[in-house]
Amino acid sequence: MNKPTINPGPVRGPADHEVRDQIVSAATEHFRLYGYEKTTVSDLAKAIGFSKAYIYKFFESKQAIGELICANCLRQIETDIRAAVDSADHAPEKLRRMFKAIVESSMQLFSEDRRLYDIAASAATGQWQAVRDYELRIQQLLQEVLRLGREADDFERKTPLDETANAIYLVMRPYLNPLLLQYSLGATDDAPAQLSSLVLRSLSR
Amino acid sequence: MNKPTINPGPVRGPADHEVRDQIVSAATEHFRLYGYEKTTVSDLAKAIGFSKAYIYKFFESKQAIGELICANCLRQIETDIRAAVDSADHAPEKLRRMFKAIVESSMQLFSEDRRLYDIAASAATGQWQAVRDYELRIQQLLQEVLRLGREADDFERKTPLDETANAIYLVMRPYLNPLLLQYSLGATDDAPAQLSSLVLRSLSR
DNA sequence: GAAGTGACTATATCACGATTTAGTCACTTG
DNA sequence: CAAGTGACTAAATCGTGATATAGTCACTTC
Repeated sequence: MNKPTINPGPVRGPADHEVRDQIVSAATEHFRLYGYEKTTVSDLAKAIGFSKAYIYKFFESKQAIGELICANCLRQIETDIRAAVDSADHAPEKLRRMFKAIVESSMQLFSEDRRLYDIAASAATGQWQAVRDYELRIQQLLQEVLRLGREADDFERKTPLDETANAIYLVMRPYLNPLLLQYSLGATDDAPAQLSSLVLRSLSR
Repeated sequence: MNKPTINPGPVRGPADHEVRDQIVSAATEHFRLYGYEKTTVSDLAKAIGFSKAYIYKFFESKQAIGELICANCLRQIETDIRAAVDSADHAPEKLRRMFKAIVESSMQLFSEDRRLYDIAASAATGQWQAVRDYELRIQQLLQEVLRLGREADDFERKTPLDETANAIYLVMRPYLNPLLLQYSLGATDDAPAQLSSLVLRSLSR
């Protein structure tokens, strides 16, 4: 159904074009209202008043459109997370809030905007590039927080930074990946608090 | 398809009966060879030379048979894990080996015995009692190791024991639950090592 | 050459009748 | 009463032909 994105491929057609934007906003609306699967490319064409064939002048496939919308969603979550991190002064609290924001923001997408969550789920099962990029950026953010904490002498410095980052990332993953999230919650809802405490204990000097 | 087991229910028919055992071993074989879904209750009946109706004198439902087989599988994994824990002298190493055994033993079920894994997956999606029991027993084992480590002065004692246990359990969960496992691996295969190191750091005094 | 499309194909999805399957029950047999 | 079953039903599953959909291409228009 969904192919893993190997080569993101050069954007088809003019990268900056009014019609491209129209497609994107029509897709966002339709995906949000009816879901990714239920929306046909013809629907999108009809919505913007062009033929279906024309859409393929701008996007390689329906999935390519989905990936873009999905990437936007994930970027929104990422923005929330970054805001949460920025809202704290010190690394330990940054980490706590990061964890909390991950769960809350993902859960919001999951529960409030079920239809959009569907895309993210498709993306995750199909290993779309957008998800990999997102996970990578979160990993980098995490590393940044860790570095900050080490510089401020809040965190231990013996363990190699990238090993620490990777391990903590593994702890976070079940709450980041939309597919895993639905299983991860339900277990207990103060998981993020307990886990960030554990992680912080592991970072203490 | 699968109903969450609310009431495990009293065993139907005589609890200790030759035919019950026959059913169980026939089911084990069939599920292993053809999978849970593909095996019909009539198949089992044919295999033991009785009518289908007779099977229902011993089991409430097909799922009840599945749960039993699944419980056996999980108990096997649990045995492996306990063996791994027992093979080490001190709590920290016990914890390391526990983590490793969880992943390895679950993975073995996953890859070697794909058909049986299917049951476990059905069980996990359907929230069968067997899985909940299994998870509970692992949690208890974990708590036991932690208690041991605290007594031997290997682990910190400030954090409440059950909070620590729960948090660590949350870290382990993605590798315990067969459904989560398939997503959790593929990320990196030295996840167990990295995670147990992190956990141990969090336990250090 | 840029903007745009109708008509086409191969594949995926759907609707729906035919078949299986889980599960029950009244009944037989010794 | 214990051991056992054929015949039944409701619900799930399957097979299949009909429909819908993703994606392409030759073509037109300006």
